[in-house]
Amino acid sequence: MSLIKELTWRGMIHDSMPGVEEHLNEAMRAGYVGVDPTADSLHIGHLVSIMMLKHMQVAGHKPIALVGGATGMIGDPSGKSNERNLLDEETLRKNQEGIKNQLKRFLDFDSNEPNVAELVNNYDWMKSFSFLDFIRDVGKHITVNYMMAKDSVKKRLSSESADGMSFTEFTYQLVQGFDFLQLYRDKNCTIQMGGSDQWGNITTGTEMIRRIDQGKAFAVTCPLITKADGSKFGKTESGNVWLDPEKTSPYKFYQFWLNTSDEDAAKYIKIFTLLDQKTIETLIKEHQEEPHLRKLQKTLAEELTVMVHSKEDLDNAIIASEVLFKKGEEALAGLKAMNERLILDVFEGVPQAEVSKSEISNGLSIIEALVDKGGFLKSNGEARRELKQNAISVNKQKVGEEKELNTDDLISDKFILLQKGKKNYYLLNVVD
RNA sequence: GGGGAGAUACCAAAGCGGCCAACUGGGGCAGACUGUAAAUCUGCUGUCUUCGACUUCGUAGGUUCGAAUCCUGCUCUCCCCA
Repeated sequence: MSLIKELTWRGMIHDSMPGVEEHLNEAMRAGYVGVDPTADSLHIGHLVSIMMLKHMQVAGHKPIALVGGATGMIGDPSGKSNERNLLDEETLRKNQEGIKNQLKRFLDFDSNEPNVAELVNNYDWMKSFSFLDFIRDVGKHITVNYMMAKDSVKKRLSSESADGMSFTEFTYQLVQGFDFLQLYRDKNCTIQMGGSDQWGNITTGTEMIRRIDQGKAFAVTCPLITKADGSKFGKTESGNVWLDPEKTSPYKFYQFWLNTSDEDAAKYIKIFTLLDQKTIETLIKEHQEEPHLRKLQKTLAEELTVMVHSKEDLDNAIIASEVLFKKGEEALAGLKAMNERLILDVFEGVPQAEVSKSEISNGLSIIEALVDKGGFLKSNGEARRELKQNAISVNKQKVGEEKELNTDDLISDKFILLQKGKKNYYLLNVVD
């Protein structure tokens, strides 16, 4: 199946220039997407771009990831808001390294195949480009009229925008356009891909290639990822979902995908996994018949966790999920199977408190543990109330007011897991 | 500057001498149901040594056997007229 057809059934094409398909069928082509090096890790908002590159490589074409060191310093006006922070070069290099390491999980950067992936940084060719040279060699060929016609610019010039747009931002499309020209010349790169908000910037590039080098290049954009409920994709209460396990634990990563709504899951599974059309269609059908099994979400979460992290991380995430969301014996068994590191990982961010081992071995009343020792609940009255309402669990087992903690309740010889209701966890850390 | 209204728990809003720890709605928390969803239903939502006691209704006093409720000073908010 051709690349364009592949991307089309996956719902990953928002717009494309006529003739791309033939162009791609003729020979091996090189295509690129830009990535902002604003952090030393990618987050799941970048995944669509990565998947587009991945599909390129799978289809036998050459993917190029362009780290926007230079463009990241300017800020894209088609984004919403304000001017962007300027990054210094040291941070830039560090971020670039982090990003490359993550891209390696998806793309082949090391083989001897002709379509091996490459990583470039536009800072490398922009940094020594003098202003004078730039306006003469690049600026000369693009009219301001052309630049002003872009939606991204128009929007910023209109009265809705309070801040106006700086000249720096205005030139953004020239810089991004020049990247394309540079890659066209240097690596015979003829395709640029990106989110649909990038269409204007990309076409400035194809325009430059046409006017300056009389070349032919193409733009392909994918729809911006949305969520059925209208909230922003890729964010949780605690912020971005990162690919870096230090920033977002594999468990949380797994959970993020598992919690996808039915509607979104069908869409996402096409975009974010490499499963073939038949498999996905079967899954969607099964899901419609038995939605409560949530096969789509499970498959989505599993595929992505393995792809971004590892099989082992997935297994741990599943164990952890069982502990947190199953009841009774099953959960207890899972809890016992968790090692110290996994426990700390899963319960990262839940309130913790320390108690001495002697207090536990002497027997500690549940009320005292919740209020005086743990400080998890405000008052004894509240603790009593919750206990009466059957809301308190110790190690996933519901307990009553008469419960006393003792050494039998220790997990990994170190923890006691207290819980109010389904979602509120408290970890008692037992120290000598 | 003159006149009027008001200040109640997380928010909104009842109560106007004892039956008020304070109606009701929202929010929050929990329980049931469920798909770690949505909806729905139920309970809880001042503190404590919890079948009882204690401290709360802007703030400080006063009247009274008894005050969120009546009186006085103070602080703040809103409205109307200049």
